[in-house]
Amino acid sequence: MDWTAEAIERLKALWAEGHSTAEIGRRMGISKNAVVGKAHRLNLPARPSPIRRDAEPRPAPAPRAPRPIPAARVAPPAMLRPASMAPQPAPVVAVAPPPVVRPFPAARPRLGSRSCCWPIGEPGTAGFRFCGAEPMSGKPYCTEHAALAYVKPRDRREDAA
DNA sequence: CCCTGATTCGC
DNA sequence: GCGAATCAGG
Repeated sequence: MDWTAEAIERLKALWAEGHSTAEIGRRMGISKNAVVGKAHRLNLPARPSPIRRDAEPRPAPAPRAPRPIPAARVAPPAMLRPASMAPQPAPVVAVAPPPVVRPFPAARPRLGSRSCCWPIGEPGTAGFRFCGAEPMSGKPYCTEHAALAYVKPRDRREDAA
């Protein structure tokens, strides 16, 4: 972010108008962290923060996990990487247990996971699965299947029973 | 889990 | 100085 005088003015203006940091970020095309960080440095009047940090100065618990190296997060998947680029086998701390193969591993998305649970195919037969697409917010089905799942009472008369 | 703002700290 | 990561509360 290039904090030109104009950008700073805009930030101050939006801040003064009481927009949330995320909203300001959206309007300015930057992250809310950039907004809050800059506002903080500019000593803009703090907003009512949902957090108290004064109370207990975090006794002991925060060992603050070392941040992962940035490059590690953007490294291409191993499948797409030439063997010659293969990273050194990092010291393995824990070995993942071998995957358990079940008849229908994907049949039941874990409760609490977010994927469309509209059934596809015949239950009990091979190939049966759930849709699994991104569900609508607050609904168990994707937009497509929510349209099928949620029928207005008015519209249900005709085909009911 | 979505949101919020605040702080830290590698860059 | 910057802002992602993190924290912490709703």
